[in-house]
Amino acid sequence: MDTSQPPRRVTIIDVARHANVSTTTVSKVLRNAYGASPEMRAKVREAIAELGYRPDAAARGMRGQTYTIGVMLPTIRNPFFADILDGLTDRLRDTDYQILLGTGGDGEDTEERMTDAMIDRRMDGVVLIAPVSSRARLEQIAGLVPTVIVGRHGNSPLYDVVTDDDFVGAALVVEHLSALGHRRIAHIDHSETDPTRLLEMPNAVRAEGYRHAMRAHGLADEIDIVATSYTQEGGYIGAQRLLARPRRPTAIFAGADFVAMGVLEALAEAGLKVPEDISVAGYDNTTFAAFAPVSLTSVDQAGHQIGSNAARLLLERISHRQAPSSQVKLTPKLVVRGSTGRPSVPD
Amino acid sequence: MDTSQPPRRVTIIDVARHANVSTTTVSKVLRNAYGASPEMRAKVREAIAELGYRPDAAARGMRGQTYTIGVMLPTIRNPFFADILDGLTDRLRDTDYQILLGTGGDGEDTEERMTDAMIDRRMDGVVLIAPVSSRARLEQIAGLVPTVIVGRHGNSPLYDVVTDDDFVGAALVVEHLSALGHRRIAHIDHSETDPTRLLEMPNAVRAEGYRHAMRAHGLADEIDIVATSYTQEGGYIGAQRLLARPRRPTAIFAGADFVAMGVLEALAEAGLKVPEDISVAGYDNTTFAAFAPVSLTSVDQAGHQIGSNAARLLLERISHRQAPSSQVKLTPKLVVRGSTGRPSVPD
DNA sequence: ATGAAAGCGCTAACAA
DNA sequence: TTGTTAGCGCTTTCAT
Repeated sequence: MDTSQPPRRVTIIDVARHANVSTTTVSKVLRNAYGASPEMRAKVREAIAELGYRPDAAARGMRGQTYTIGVMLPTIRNPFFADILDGLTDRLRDTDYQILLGTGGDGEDTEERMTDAMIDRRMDGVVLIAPVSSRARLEQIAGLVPTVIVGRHGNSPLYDVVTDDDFVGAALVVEHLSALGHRRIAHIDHSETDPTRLLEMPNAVRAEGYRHAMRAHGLADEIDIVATSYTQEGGYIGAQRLLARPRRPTAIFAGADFVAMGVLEALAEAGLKVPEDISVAGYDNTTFAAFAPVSLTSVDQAGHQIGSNAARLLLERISHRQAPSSQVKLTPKLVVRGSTGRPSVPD
Repeated sequence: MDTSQPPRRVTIIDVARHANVSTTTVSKVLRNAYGASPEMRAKVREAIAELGYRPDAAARGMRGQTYTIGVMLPTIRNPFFADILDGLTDRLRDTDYQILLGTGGDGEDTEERMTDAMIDRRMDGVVLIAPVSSRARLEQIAGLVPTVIVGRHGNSPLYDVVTDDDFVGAALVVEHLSALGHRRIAHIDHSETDPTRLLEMPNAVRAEGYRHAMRAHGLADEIDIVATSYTQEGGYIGAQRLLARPRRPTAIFAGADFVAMGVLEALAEAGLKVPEDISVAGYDNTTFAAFAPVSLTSVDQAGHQIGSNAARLLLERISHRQAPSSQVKLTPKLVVRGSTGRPSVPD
């Protein structure tokens, strides 16, 4: 028979007793709140250290804050999200807030489960990265907990938004390719039909930026978008379709580095050389793009800055729930590498 | 002046009133606990649905469980961890448990902050992936919360362990390269000095497996380990050092696909062709290894299985805290791809 | 099978 | 400035 009791955790009462003060005083010290003399603070801190006390975040949450920030991302597979997370982490490192991550998958239902879970756990704020949920749902969440939306366009008075200018980013790619002499520049997009998402999701904005830039460069007739999905497989399939065109493109602009991976795979399979036979560009400037043997021209979104801005906005919103919402839009820049070059057969 | 109140959340009391039952009964229904008639259950469920009630996880945690599982991983940058996470997620999907992730970084201090945070939030259980903390610390954690350690060798009566046989995995690589005719097979390891970790960390076990296999194949004199770090940069630097050897290796076995990325980068820079001039093998069989233009021979650890086993063990431990601890060791398999071939200059 | 009441560890309102 | 006390929303005794 096992009689070993799981040792009871040290509570605020133990600390108060040990320091000969009230729990209120201990609580004030914990929160750096007003109303405790320096001597009291010292005594309490000593007791805390001696007893190895740690406040119970769940219990704190019952009355005050949980000191927990929830970050939802679609998947941990995309290394670009790691950059954003680093930015968030760096900005929150010296605060009392703790970041916990949750994956939202790519459906409204799985996102709902995750965001509900964060709310149920009384998180003090949430950062939602590229969420696919409806506007209404996002506003519902924002009504319940301070919320910052990252990587999804469209404003709301209820939440703050941090985006990178996807419209401009796509234009940068088209401009670059056009300057190299390309005319038949195709684009691989993530298939989307929902009207709100068609306006707000980054992929849709990139596609729109592509269209606009093509027209601006007198290439309206060459606009060629294949809508598959923002995955490696989507890129693979998309490239295969493009290669089957009677007049096949001389350059492929994939909506994400991930997608470009699939494109490169398909091209390798077809025996085509990059960039000699065909140019390829991606988006996100992930480590994969920078990897020398790949050397993918890509659009850099400064994920770290996106993250630190999101953290800043969230902290502001937590302290001023009713403040007007703000939108931060960052400017992307093109990173030219070896995967793009002049078209072999001039058009 | 903003008079809009944040709408009070529906509580168990509201549900009880709405259904004309006691809160106790509602609680029983929530937990599928014994002691509520079918009619009661139906009534309560109806009230829950009508009011859109969701139990407050933080409050539940005060007395019972939080239905939260914490998963700590060193970084979200390594795609291999995503496989493990998928395994965990799949196994927990149909339970009431919710997974929240935390990054532990690569230091004992940052891991401590993260694990403390999970404990403070009263998580029902934690899965620690490749933790670097001391044995004592791991056992301390396990004493406070049901714990499963993944990817770190060494048993403890206090926690369960899931590993893949790194010793065998390393041997598979050496065998393969040796069979191809290689003799000068070098290995890039993560530098480690702590004696416990030297026994328990996967990289150390892989290095040991490499040494053992080299000796077993009569290549004791060719054992050549460069200790840098398990990062892309570590691979890059390690490869540069190996290339500077008077008799340089004909094959490099990198301790992780990530490391192999750096190796390939260095080789490309040095103008060496893979596998014609030099063979390269990795570990983890990530999507990167499978990527056709890279086509990296690698060791598959079946991350999904690792994850689902970890979830299973954790659920068992949560329901039987005092049960003897168990260790699951999975067997790796080699995936041969284009990055390994016969040495050009026979030894 | 059902319900009343205590209490988990903390913070906020109030008193001294 | 300091302490006392009443909850936060649940689950868990313990009656009935």
